[in-house]
Amino acid sequence: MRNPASEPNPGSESSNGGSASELRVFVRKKRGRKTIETQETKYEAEPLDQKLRGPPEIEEFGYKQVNGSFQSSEPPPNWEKVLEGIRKMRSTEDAPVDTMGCEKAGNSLPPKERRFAVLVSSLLSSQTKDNVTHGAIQRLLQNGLLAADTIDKADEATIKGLIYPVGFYTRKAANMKKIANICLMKYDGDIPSSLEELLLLPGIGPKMAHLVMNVGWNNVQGICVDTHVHRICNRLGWVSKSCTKQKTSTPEETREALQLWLPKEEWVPINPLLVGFGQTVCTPLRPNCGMCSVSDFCPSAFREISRSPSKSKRSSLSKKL
DNA sequence: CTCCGGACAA
DNA sequence: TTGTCCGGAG
Repeated sequence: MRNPASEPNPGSESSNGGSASELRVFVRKKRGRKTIETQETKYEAEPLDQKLRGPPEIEEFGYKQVNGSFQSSEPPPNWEKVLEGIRKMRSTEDAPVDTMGCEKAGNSLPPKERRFAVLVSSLLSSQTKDNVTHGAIQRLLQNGLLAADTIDKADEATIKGLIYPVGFYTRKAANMKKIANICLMKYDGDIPSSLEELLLLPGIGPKMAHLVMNVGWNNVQGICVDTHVHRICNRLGWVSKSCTKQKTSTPEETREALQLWLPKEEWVPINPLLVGFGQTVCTPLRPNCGMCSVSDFCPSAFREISRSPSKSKRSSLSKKL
């Protein structure tokens, strides 16, 4: 039943420190046309046949097929210790994090307006420092341009001016107009309530779509994976492409792999935790393994890979031109 | 100068 | 898979 390749699990005797009867159950639910895969943690062992006799739309599986290859659904050894260690580091460190800067945006607004503010905040916040995003949101709010109907009517240049200097403000201004129009036409000024529909909005990709589901709808459909989560999970050996040890190559692959074993109650907190950790300790370039309290558990610790020199050569060359 | 970063087109 | 968009920080 279990993936045989993942069966050897050295040092797993204490991997579930505490509840000995904990059982992780993977279920595939059908909702209308969609199939949603979720992971549920049971704290009391339950006969499997009882589960199988449940609603016919729920089926159990111990492994999942992704891109034609089997991925392990076994949690990596010591993941709880690692997570706890990172939490401790984060409680003393101070990172500029604040990934949920968008949740502040208009949390005094009525639900529909608040959700729209969350969507716009998410759009603006990508590749943008939080205080810059916040300023842009404030200016939009002051000008009454934080709702679908008003943005739809507003001039794109006006929006562009208000959101400056948010990163990629030109494209984002255009996307805001399109999004506002779509929300007005199709959703009565509200935002889409499903992941699939959010992904259809221009400028909204997987990372922001999950963020909006989490914060806007309080509906956790998946883990919000950004480059920090992607990088750190790979360094820790928490995710892999198949039963091989290959790193995942995209944040989406990381999300799929991580969701196979990470308990759902960690799906939301993992993002701010790892983002902060990634900004202070586990940085993309020259990670500070010396001050990392979980380096003993990290297969990548003290193994910095130097940047390819070709890039800097090319840069200094282009400087001459 | 170099680095950082989601979405998306090529 | 790579480059592009766009600023700001270091």
